[in-house]
Amino acid sequence: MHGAGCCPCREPPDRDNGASVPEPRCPFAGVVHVLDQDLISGFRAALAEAVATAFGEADLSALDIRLVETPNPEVGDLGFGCFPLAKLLRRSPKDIAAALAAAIELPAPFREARGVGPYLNLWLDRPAFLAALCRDVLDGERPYGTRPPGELGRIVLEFSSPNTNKPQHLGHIRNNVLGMALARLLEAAGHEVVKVTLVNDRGVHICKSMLAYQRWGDGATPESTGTKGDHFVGDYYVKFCQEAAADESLEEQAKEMLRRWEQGDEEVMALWRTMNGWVERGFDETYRRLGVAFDRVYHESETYRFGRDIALAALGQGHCQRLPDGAVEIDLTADGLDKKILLRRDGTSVYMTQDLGTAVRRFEEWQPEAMFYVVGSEQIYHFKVLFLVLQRFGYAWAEQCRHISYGMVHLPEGKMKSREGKVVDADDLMTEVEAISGQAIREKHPDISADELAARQHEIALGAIKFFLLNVNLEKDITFDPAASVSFEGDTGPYIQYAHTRICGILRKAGPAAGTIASQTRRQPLSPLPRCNANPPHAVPVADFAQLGSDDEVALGRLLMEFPKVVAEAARTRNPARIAGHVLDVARSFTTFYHGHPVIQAASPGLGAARLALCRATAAVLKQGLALLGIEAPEQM
RNA sequence: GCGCCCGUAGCUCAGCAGGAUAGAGCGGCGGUUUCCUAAACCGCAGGUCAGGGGUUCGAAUCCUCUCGGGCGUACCA
Repeated sequence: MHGAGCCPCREPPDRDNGASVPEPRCPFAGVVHVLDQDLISGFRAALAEAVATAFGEADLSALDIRLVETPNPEVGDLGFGCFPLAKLLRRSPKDIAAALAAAIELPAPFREARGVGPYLNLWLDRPAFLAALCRDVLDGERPYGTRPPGELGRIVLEFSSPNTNKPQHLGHIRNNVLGMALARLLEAAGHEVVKVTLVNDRGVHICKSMLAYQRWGDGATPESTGTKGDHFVGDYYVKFCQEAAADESLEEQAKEMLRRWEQGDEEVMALWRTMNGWVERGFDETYRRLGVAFDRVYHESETYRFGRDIALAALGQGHCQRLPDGAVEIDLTADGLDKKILLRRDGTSVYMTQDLGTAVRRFEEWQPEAMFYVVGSEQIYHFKVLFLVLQRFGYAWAEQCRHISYGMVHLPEGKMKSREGKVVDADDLMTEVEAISGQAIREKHPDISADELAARQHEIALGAIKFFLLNVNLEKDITFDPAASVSFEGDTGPYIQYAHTRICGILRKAGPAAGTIASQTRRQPLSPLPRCNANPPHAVPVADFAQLGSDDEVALGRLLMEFPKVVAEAARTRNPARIAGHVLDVARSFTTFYHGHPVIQAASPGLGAARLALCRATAAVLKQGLALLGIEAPEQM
């Protein structure tokens, strides 16, 4: 029951126990030139004419036109609810839908419109629709669903920000995985993203590991004990906490060591450098396995002094007050927050101080359009204060800062507690899930090479772990379910990967050129029927989209069509779960199609070739969607 | 006390800039393999969307109150 300060940092102490800022520029401000948009603009024009014909002139420019999925294919392929028109035209939506159905003249690839209750439902020329879709996905100028890089502003994205006194656990994995996914997502939306982290490498918690090592380490090293550096150091942290429960003087000794550290005591500094080196090398290994990388690594040991200077300068400018005991405080009560200490009475820095320094340095270094912090929801208040203090200090860019908060990960039996070793260790989890996937692979491929097995089991295991964490909305806490997190069935990463491998299997069998789209058909939006054919080289059947158009194929096509919109929306709301859900829908829709419709053995070569194009388009979306989540799409499982 | 978040099927979660009978997965029950990998597919059962008020033609979705749960409210991080 030693107070809360056992491990101070970006990651909150191991205890016992915003949003109105202006958005950065809209990630999809420009026209997304894909089928989805073509359909809407085509429909909008036709709608305007039909309204004029049936009801006289009306201004529809403010109307947000959305074409929605119908409850079932019998009532149409897409639906338009006439509710917003009802107000404008002062008629019932039902009457409007009926009148418009009679008056509207739709462009390709629409085929027909009918009033179904308050909805104006649309039937597609399915072959034309699917052909145009495949062309968009397979023959676009850039990866489907992404915007040109650098089209939008630069964003500095902080995530991970570990303590160097212990190894990372499942909670850190959620942070790391979210950070990487957000980086990919923002990049896909056209931002330039600078991935940064802040290593919390100084403070009393670090000294605790050091003290324990000094007393009980006996000269051991990670090498001599064959222990990964971060685990090695973490063991001494746990040791300290155990011993401190019986010996109260240890806490005081840790504080004394911190004072010596701040004075630059050579012996302490040397030990600190050695032990931090061990930890960081251990982290590098974990990051490598997780697929995490940074463009710039900040260390708190470098930035905390800078924060102190900023606080003192602000004091000089009257932004804060010096208390009688010498501490420096800022009063935020006028803005509905509390008072906040920025420098302790002994002049040392607190958590807030170093974050001020880090933020200012970071902004000067990158001149970004926005700075995002991926940090757990328990620090919402901290960031509220941080941003407000920056603003008070005159940094106008403070309003471009955003805390991307997310819920905690806890165990079925409660919170994870590093001090008590009650954690799901990151490295252990990866190893365990890899073993499980490896076993499944060996059953299917007894003769697989060791290298191939290692690569595949890793991709699948990480797919399972990452998807498990990303398929939940940010704000929700996650209860770690050991069985569900290592499961490869149902709504999981491997389920999606599997769908992808099935397509790869078909494409392998069909040959390299099968299902590709000839480039001469590029982008003549909705040109009448599919001159869009499979690539000519020898003997590859020409895709005959005219034979395509089952309910399953259209349902799949509609999901593929929505992908760019989903990417933009996910980036705008900074919500990787949106991508996860959609990719899952695509995978499910594909497997349904796949089971009901033979591709290679299709009724005719032309139909088979058209289905191959659809398969290829699906694979592209699955792979791209998974990539945004930081998940690999293996070709075989 | 005050602030923020969460409360949807037995379990884990989608859906929430209001709109067509509330969707998945797991678990349960019943089917599918001479056919492109069954890590799959199909079907059945299962919900007064925590509860009360309100706004609206229409509310799981917006407002308000209540009840549960979590987090925060340090000269810890």
